[in-house]
Amino acid sequence: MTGPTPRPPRRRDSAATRAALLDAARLRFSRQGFDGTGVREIAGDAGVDAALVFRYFGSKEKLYAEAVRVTAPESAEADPHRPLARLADELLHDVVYGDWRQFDGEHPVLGMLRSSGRPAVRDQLRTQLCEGYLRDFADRLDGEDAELRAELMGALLLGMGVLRSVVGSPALSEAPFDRTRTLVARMVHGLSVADPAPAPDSGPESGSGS
Amino acid sequence: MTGPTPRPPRRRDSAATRAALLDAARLRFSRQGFDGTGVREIAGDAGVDAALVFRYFGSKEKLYAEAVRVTAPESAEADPHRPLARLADELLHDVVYGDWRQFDGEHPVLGMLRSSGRPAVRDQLRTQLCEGYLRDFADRLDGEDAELRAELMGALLLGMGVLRSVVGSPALSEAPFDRTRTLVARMVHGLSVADPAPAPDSGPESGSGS
DNA sequence: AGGGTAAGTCACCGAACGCTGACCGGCACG
DNA sequence: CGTGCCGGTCAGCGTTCGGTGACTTACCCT
Repeated sequence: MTGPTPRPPRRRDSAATRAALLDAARLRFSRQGFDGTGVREIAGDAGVDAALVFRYFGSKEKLYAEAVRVTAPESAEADPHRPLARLADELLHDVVYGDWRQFDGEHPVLGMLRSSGRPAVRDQLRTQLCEGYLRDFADRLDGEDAELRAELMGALLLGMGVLRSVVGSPALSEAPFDRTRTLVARMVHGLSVADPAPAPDSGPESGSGS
Repeated sequence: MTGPTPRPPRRRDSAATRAALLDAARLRFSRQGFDGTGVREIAGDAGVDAALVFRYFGSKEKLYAEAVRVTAPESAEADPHRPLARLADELLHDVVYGDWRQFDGEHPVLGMLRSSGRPAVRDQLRTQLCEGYLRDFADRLDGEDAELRAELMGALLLGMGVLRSVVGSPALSEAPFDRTRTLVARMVHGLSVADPAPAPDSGPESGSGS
């Protein structure tokens, strides 16, 4: 239970060692957050001495930044003309229900939430989310509220990820994917149509924070 | 910049000191997470010695558990018969856009995300979310997917909170409340109606995680 | 006024933290 | 065969951590 790899006595290979450190860091940082993870722990998982972390990455912070940097949202850019509903469906499949075993089973953004007390992590998180995902959403919508609607769709997917992997809420964790998919499509549909549902009658007094 | 209170030499009063420690702990734990906050820091904010933390609360963990425990979701239980759209609207106003100055401006659940690497925090988080909020949603819905739909609505609100306060995404942070409210109502509406939008045509191959 | 008690402080423990520089040893090359 | 280099280890720096127990001090009651 101490390390993920049963440690074959690896040959001398700086590239492989660097990669092993990154793999271990991804798992640990995702699971336990930045502050909850020590460099000795990561190095132990990788089967090397902790000093190598500083030789290869300079500092714990730089190791973190490199470990959680996500490659690219290679989806969402193939065909710039497919409808929003289709985009949401693909992202649901690839992002929320994707294979993120490298990051302990959840999208790295969810792991970053666990370290979002650090300003540097918040910046990286905002950049990856806004420029990596939300902008593609907004480009695909028209109307003056395009960005707001894009962020609402992102909020739904993000919240689903949190409920599923962090909270482990029962229904979302166990429901068949196709059923969830249909319901998500219905919600996203509400962002596309013109005016299906007016504002709820006489809600809480609007426009004032208590 | 060291402490929030300019420290009038408070009189000896165990109840007031306990409360001051709890207030400081709420702010610090919400902002920086459990691991990113030291007991000396909290005690310094409250203007007392760190040893009092252990006298009054026993351990840092117990202080945390008591600090982030939310009183009660006193909304969502007044009238058990109002429709889902109305409930969602109220929660949007009270939870996402509520006054959580005590917790550094965000619902305590969002702060708990920042410490969700600790199993104890995850448990508390799951309990508060599932039993405090999601169950009320599900009770108000009918159909076999009541719980799943309830969690999807919760996911939307939760994701909005994350985007707004953690990520600070531009549109959600600045959009007028009434506009956001209308769009959320549309999305939630999709969870109530019978069959407005079928599943998107030929999405990614369903039922298989790669 | 005097004493008991509780509120608060102080000094300190062992462990873990991020990080550094000196050192060691296997491998490739002349 | 010798030697330089580089991947890796080791010991340890200074600091901070959560937590403990003895001590001091202010307040209340008689």
